[in-house]
This record gives sequence, C-alpha cells and structure tokens, in this order.
Amino acid sequence: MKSLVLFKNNLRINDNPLLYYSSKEDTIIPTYIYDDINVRALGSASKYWLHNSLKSLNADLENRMLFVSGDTLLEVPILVKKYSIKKVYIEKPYIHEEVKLYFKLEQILNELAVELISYNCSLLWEPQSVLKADKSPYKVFTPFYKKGCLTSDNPDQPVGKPSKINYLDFENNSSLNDLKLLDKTSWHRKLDNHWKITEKSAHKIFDNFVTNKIMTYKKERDFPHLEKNSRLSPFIRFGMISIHRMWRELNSLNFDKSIEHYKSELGWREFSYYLLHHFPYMSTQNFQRKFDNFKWENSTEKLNAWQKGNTGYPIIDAGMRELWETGFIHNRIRMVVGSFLVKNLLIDWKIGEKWFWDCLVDADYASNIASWQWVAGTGADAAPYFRIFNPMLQGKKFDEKGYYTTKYVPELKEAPEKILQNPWEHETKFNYPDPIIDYKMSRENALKKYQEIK
DNA sequence: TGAAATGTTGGGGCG
DNA sequence: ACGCCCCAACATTTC
Repeated sequence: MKSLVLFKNNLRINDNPLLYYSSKEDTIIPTYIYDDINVRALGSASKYWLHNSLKSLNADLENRMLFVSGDTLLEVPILVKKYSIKKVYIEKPYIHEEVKLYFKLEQILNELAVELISYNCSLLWEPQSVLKADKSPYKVFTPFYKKGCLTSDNPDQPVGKPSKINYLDFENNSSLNDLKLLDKTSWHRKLDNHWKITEKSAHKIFDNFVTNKIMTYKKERDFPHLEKNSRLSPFIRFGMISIHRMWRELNSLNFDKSIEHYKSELGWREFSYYLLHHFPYMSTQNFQRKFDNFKWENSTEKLNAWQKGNTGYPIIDAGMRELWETGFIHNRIRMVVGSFLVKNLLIDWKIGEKWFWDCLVDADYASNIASWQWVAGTGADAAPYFRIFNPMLQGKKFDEKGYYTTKYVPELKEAPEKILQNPWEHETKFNYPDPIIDYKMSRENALKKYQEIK
C-alpha cells in the first residue's frame, strides 16, 4: 500500500508513532507541507528552526522527503492522485486550526477513497480524556495535573525507531529550499552560534541534562547565568525529541523533588494545549472576558524600547537582547519581561505574544498564548492581577553578580554591583538609556486599572 | 513562579 | 535592674 506520511510538529525518526506504524506495512513518501493558509504562519525564528530541523530529518530519511509549500487541502489531493496513494498518515491535531484542517482533509480524502490515519505524537494526555467529575474541563493547573493527569492511565510508551523504511521510488524534484523558510536577510545566521539543530543533539542535550543538571534543577533553575535549565524547548516544540520518551526516562529515575518539578513543567505544556483545545477562543481573546474592557495604552514608542532592549531597566533589556541574539529567553526572565510589558507599560499581552511568536525559536502556539495570558492575569489559573515583578529586585535576586545582565547589556560592565539594576541612581552616566517609565508610578497606575476590572 | 505595607518581636543602647 | 526607644528581622496582610 502506498502512503503519504505528513510530518508537521514531530520532526524525528525515533519514537514517532506516525513513522513507526506507517513504515510497518506501507511504502511511504515522507512529506512536509508548509501551509500558512490553514494554520498560523510561523515567525521568522521558528522558520529558521523549522528549516534546520527539516534538514536534519531529511538527512535521517536518506534525503527522501518531499517538500511542498501551499494549501494542504489542495496539495494533498494532487499528491494522492499523482502517486496513487491509498493512505495518508497525519499527526493527531489538538489546536483548533489543525483540528479544523484535519476534518476538512478527511472529507476530501473520503471522496477520493483514501484513508486518513492519525496518531498522537505530541501529548502525554489527550485533552478530551482529562475532565473533572462533572465532565467539564479543569481550569486550574494543580488539580489538572495532579488529579487529572497523574491519576489517569500512564502515557503511551515510546515506540522506538522503525527497523526498516520502504520509500516509494519516484522522481523527487522538490527541495527544502522551495519552502523559502529562511529570510533573505541573514539575521538568522547569528542563531547558528547558539544551536545545533539535529535530532541527535536533542537526545544528547536531554541525556546531559538528566546526568548533570536535573538533580539541582529545583534550586538552580531560576538563575539565568547558571544555565541549569534543559534548553530543550525548541526541540520539544518541533518534536525533535519525543515527550513520551522523556516521560519514560524521567520515571525510570529514583523519586526526587527536582525531577518531579521538571516533570511538572512538562505538565504546564500539557495544560497549555489542554486549555487551547477546550477554549479555542483564548488564542485571540482574553480567557477571562471581563478583561475585554481593559484600556491598554499600547504606546508604540514604549513597545519599541521593549523590543529592542532599551527600556533602561537592565534585567528587562538583557532579556529582550538575549531574545534577539539567541531566539531564546531564560524562563524566569520571560516572566519578568512579560510582566513589565503588560503591567508597567500597559501594552496588551497579544502584542507581546506576537513579538515572542516572531522571535522565539521555541515559539509554541499553545504555550505562548497560555503563558502570556498567565502573566497578564487574563488567563486560566493566571497570576493574580496584583502580582507585578519588580525588575530591580528580580535582577538582584536572580542575577546578584550581574553575569547575565552584563552579558547582554555590556554598557554596564563597569557598573558597581550595587547599582547594576538601577544605574540611573549613580552619579556616573553610563552609555545606557534612562528608564522609559517611573517604576513605582507605573505600578500604582496598573494596580488602579486592574482593580477597576476586578 | 510577587512586592509593598503593616504588624510583631526581641536585643542593645542608654538614662 | 528597669523602662524606654530604636530598629533590624521576621511574620502577616494587603494590593
């Protein structure tokens, strides 16, 4: 039987149910369709990552991949007819855009007498199977994770690697470059300095994390300069390592608080998908609708300063410059810059979400939206409205020596430790911007505005 | 996964 | 020895 295998967010050959089961019986064409018509177009950093992960996957598949750019609903029927395909394998969708696409595709293929087969490649627990006693979805993380997930059936075991793949022989004139994923400007070149984007390296990073870092994860994860986080997020986002594999490996270790903490972070990822699945409106609107009346200031000038890392608040600027330089921000600093944009600059979380979507190599549809709503206080189980991160205190607490701050804000290399997070109070003027807002005033203003909504 | 304001306590200096 | 004040350190409440 000839089959088309449609890769999407799981770009790996190991522990990939799609590839494992399809290659068992069938002759396959491994295919990637870049479709920004039916689903949200990727940001530049994501496209850069996608390009490289597809390159890696294609190499692992003996350069047999077929690359297509366009509307899935038009392209799949063309391929099906051209190669007399009888089955199409697809990753089981959970995001509403992808679910919609799935049903449309199923209908089209039905009419062509082609079977559409899907496997869950992405989630430990399927959103529709985790519900409260009254069958409604959870809205709070802890009960969702502890009661909903951890007491459900154990996630599937990873499937391993197909022993043999039978590729359909045909003249393949397509090339990865046809997808035009890399911007013409070469800004993304600098990302090459920070990432090695192969499936093998994903496994290496995970193994190294488990061997050398995980036991101190709980204690050290909040300190950006220690680099004790796994930094696996972009690999997980593009499915270069299987979440099921990770879960099994983590469970094979002796019980430990640090390990449980790391696992709960994977739980947050599940929670994001879960929320987006059950409440698709939250991708474009506030989860808590009462925030629809909130009057954001949305100053372009302030947004620009934030994006460029010129707010005059060192820890904020370090984070935003790390993002621009590396396509990544340390987790704690993400919360700090997010809180600052939304609560101190009073800029709508959707605008911050969009910037992260464009710049993060790990930009994940569900995690990005759910996390921005969390930090803005508009989401499910969100940070309470009055929780506002103080950039000076956060900087002092989590980057005491300023290693992280001065790495990305070298203007302050010579600044004394004591005033590193508030350089404007020092008589020496550094070649560094003055604060664009008064922190204390902006905090009080935000509290007042949020209180009106409450 | 916060911070600031407010309240409480206890030790030391000092008359 | 005692009472009083000050204030740091810690705890609780409030935003």
